Amino acid sequence: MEKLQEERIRTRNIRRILDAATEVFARKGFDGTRITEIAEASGLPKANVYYYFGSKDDIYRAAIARLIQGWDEALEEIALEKDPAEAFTRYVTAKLRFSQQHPTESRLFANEILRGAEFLTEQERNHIRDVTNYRVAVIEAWIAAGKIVRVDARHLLIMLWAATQFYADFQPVVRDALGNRNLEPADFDAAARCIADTILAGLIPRDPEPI
Amino acid sequence: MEKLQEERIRTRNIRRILDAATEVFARKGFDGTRITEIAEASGLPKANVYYYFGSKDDIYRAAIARLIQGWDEALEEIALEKDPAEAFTRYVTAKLRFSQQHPTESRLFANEILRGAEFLTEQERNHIRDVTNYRVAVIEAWIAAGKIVRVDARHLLIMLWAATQFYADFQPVVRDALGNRNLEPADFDAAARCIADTILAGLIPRDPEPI
DNA sequence: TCAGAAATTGAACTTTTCGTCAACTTATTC
DNA sequence: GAATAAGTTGACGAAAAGTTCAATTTCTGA
Repeated sequence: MEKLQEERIRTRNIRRILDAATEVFARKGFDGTRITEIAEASGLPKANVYYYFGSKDDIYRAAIARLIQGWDEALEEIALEKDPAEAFTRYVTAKLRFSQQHPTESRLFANEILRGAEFLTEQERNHIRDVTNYRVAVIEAWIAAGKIVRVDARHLLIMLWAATQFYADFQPVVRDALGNRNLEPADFDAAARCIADTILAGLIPRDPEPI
Repeated sequence: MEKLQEERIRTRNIRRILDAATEVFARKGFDGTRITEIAEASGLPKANVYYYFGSKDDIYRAAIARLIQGWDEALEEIALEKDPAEAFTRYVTAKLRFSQQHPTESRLFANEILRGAEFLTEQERNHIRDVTNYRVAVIEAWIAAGKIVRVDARHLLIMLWAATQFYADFQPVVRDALGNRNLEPADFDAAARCIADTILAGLIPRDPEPI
């Protein structure tokens, strides 16, 4: 078997399996997921899934690893060494766009955290920490420079993350809160505006302190 | 069997089972939960659990129903017909306190939403909607009265809910973001202050518009 | 104290599902 | 085009977990 072709079949099937697995794991959780369902969703017979992955755990781990990778790439476009107002706006907008375009991955991640993040490797968690620490440093530099008001940088980041994550993970609640209809791109725009405007208004120093 | 005593045994055992079930469901999700584990956690043999509940579904439904009830009671202490600043601060503080004291219930709810809220009854969802609508009306009244700046009330509520919910449901992430230690009450205080201060600063009108 | 209701429980039954395997087909290399 | 490697797949075994049952004990009202 020629290398390239071999890789093509392998790669394609593994991708199919992980796509299907991500969707099912996100919807039903680890224990709720049946290998049969992954197999059906990927268009392969169950035994073929086991040809590529040794166990359900293996599939799950691989899906999580791929998720982190994609997540990261999506967030890399956000450079925080800019004007705070623009940076926060872009951050919120990008995160909501990711939530909108990849709700499945986002929910899979949420599921994994609810499980206690048991399957995240030390490396993956370190990576998340590093990304956070970098942003904390940036925010604290902004505070030191007087560009934004004094604020707990870590809790601020958590607040931003939470506000954006919510739209992907808790769609049934969001739908109900907005009036029981499907979420449109306009809703994500409105959310981005509301979050960015409200938080920014609180962060930008107001020189003449009123009352 | 005397009525009161009978009720006492029933009530006590049902409570034991639901307490245990809530804990296990929250930690492992619906499909990850084993009846045996609920039985062990509640100190009753498995067959006895089935004496009180017909099926796993029944136990889950009952746990969710009880959760909504408790949730509501916790939120009722928050009367929004007050000064906006005080109301929002109290809301955030109360919600974080609830997250802190009942992380299990909170995670169970999150789990249920991630599953697509399939087990929430129409009645329960209507109730959530009503509560939201009431608050939306209050916020819009405040806007009309010029007490806070113009803002999308529904997205504002979602943002508040999201920010507070996050601390209960995503503790592993919060821990990592705060520096890999267990969460202390002081962390919840800091979170409450950060959320309330930042959002309030953005909501309270500044009379002389700077720049 | 006794009859009947409520509660308890070990053991078995049934279904589901993970994972395996051996036979078979397709692809690749020489 | 033969040999070997890669990929496919239906059927099955073993284990796990939900649910039932019948026998027994405890409780309650009269």
